[in-house]
Amino acid sequence: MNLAEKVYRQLKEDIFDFRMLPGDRFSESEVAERMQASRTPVREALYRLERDGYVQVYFRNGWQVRPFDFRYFEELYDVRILLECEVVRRLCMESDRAERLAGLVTIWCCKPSQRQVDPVDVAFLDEEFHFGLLECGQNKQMEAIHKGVCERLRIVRRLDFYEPRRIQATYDEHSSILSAILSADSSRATRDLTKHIEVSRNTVREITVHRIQEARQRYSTDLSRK
Amino acid sequence: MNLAEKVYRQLKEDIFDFRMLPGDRFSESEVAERMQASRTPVREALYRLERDGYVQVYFRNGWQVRPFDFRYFEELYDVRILLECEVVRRLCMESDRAERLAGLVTIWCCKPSQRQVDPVDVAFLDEEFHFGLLECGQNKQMEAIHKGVCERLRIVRRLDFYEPRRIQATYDEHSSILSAILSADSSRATRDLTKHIEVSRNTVREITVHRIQEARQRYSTDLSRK
DNA sequence: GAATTCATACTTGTATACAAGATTCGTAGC
DNA sequence: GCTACGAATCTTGTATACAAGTATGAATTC
Repeated sequence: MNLAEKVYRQLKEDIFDFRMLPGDRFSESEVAERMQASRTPVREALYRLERDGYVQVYFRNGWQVRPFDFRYFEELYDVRILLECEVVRRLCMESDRAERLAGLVTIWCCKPSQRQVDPVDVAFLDEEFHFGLLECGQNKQMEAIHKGVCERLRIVRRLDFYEPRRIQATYDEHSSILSAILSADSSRATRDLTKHIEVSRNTVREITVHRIQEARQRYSTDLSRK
Repeated sequence: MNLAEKVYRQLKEDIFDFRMLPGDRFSESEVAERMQASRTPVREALYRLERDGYVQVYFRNGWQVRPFDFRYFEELYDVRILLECEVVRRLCMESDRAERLAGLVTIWCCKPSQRQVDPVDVAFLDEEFHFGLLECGQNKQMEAIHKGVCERLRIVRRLDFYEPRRIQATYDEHSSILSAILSADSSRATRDLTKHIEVSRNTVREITVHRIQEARQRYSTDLSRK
């Protein structure tokens, strides 16, 4: 793997785990020293992150971790709803939808109580479900855009805390959506799916500094100790 | 403006004007020499173009202008249809849609014969119309994604040749869509809009090497003469 | 004490040198 | 004639040096 690629992943992890906080300013040489690399691969990584929407560059004046913006996240959630509902609508019209959905069904339509799931893994598993939906569609570009949108939203999902009740609900909702698609009930499927995503969308307004600090401690140690 | 930015724009122009043809292989130093710059800004520009979907890098083995792929373009057109129809649906539900659409109406709802339009500018003008629609929506992220999709499609639009008949049709279709939105006729607006975009979508299958060579001559001189 | 100016340190932007890997083409061996 | 090998050449990947612009803070002036 490239050094630039490594730096890119590490930086993203640092941002996701809130070792680098929204609003933090930093310089290329600072990162380079921490990563034991030169500025060249660091710059490459940073420009990728900028296009991903995670950092901003100021002309000859350093970088900043993109500050949180409710509206930004809400708009992205709306795009997610739009894309996923479109795929669901199309699936409802396809005759081979049962085969295409087979993988998702085996994961989500069993009794939830039979599965042991760590609360911290739920966000990851849930994401897999929605990626899976897009994979069942037949539009690679739509899939790529959806992936990009989810990627940008991942940082807010790191703030979610999943209670057992919510785990159960996630399973229920996913299997309900799948069964609606299987019975070609397009309107029920899209309605349930929209509601399901809106649960996450509504958490965006609840972001607080305290919440971020909490997540920071949950996920990792301090940057200086690393 | 950055040198990297300049190189980026110039390269994109070279690709759009078919001075660099789909499938062409090239190296960083080759571009650097042509642009009178060092490899550093060239690399930055190339990596941006790669993320835009215009070029591909091969590990320590040069670059390539992304070859044409029908399916790729068709899928992007479908995303465009989805996004634009969504905005239109929302507009139909907004009470202040008349004010928001005012700008577009003044451009497109006058008698087409009163306007003199160069056939080569039609693709540009048409794009402006669709950007304008997204601006009327209230989702900046959706707008950005739409812009990115249109950007990727721009290269195929360079192959369109607009006959006068098509210019007239473009005006008719745009004004028809606008009037449908103004009368809150969501289904007519989305149906007309879909048809309108599908006209472009259908041209994708007609791309031939001959067509590309033709466009190349239409747009510009040879790279070596520059 | 407040405003201003200028030097200094710090930032990114760019050029260049070198390292590491891939390809290509000629040559030796059969 | 065909295959295998290897050196030369080309490619990108990375480190480093320098250029250009920005902010900061101390000294100066009022």
